[in-house]
Amino acid sequence: MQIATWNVNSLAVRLPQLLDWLQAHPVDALVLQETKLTDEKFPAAELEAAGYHASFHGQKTYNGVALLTRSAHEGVIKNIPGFADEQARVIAGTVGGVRVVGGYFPNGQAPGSEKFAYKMAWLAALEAWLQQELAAHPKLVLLGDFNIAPEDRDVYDPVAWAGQIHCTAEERAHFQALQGLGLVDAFRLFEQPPKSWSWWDYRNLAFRKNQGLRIDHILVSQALEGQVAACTIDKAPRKNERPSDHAPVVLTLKD
DNA sequence: ATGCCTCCATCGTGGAGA
Repeated sequence: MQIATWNVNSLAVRLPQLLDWLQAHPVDALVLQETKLTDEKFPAAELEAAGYHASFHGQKTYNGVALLTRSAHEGVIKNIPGFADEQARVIAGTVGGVRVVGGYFPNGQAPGSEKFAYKMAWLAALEAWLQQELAAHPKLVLLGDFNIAPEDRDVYDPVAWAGQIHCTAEERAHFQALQGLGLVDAFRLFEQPPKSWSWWDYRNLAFRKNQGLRIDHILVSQALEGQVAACTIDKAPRKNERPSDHAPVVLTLKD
């Protein structure tokens, strides 16, 4: 079973690339972030023609998430129960006995800002909810654009980024709190190439210079850890014309 | 370096992203 995440930065723009990618990588489940589409504009028919069931939770201009699965999924939840949120950032569903929770974590803009406070409150609510989800669904995957670089080795220039957004002690403490729930960073279960990033700024030729951050993650529950066979970042779509600034991350589970 | 790119909303240009 393969489960993947991709921040597409506008599904309206990236749909052709998504369809190409799914044809080459027919993963069992894929969560999308930054679809930037209201639900009536979601390309459900095109994705169904490509062999995917889709659930989606979107809005105009910003945010927006989706869950695509080859077989039907059930138990869909949109956003964090009990956490009032105008922003469409979470979608969860169950497929093949695995609870899949996709998230577009808040950016946070800058430490001390209102958006940073929202990010902290959102993360606390996510953790409280996930504790219940894990109790109900021991086999759980949390994946998406976390907007957190968990360690200095996830940052191309940790000195320049020290204390900056994505790299603050507060954000990293929340990443550790998620690990404290029993979730494991699947990418780090394996030896990985140094300078492995999932996002490269559009500006400053960052991709060409491989100046990026690893902020898109796949965390697996303890009940699934033994089944993890691989976790890789697929840089290929970042080389497309008009690419997303993020690359997909793919988890492979043994049966 | 208040820069760089890309997208959205909108039709000239500002906000946001990370």
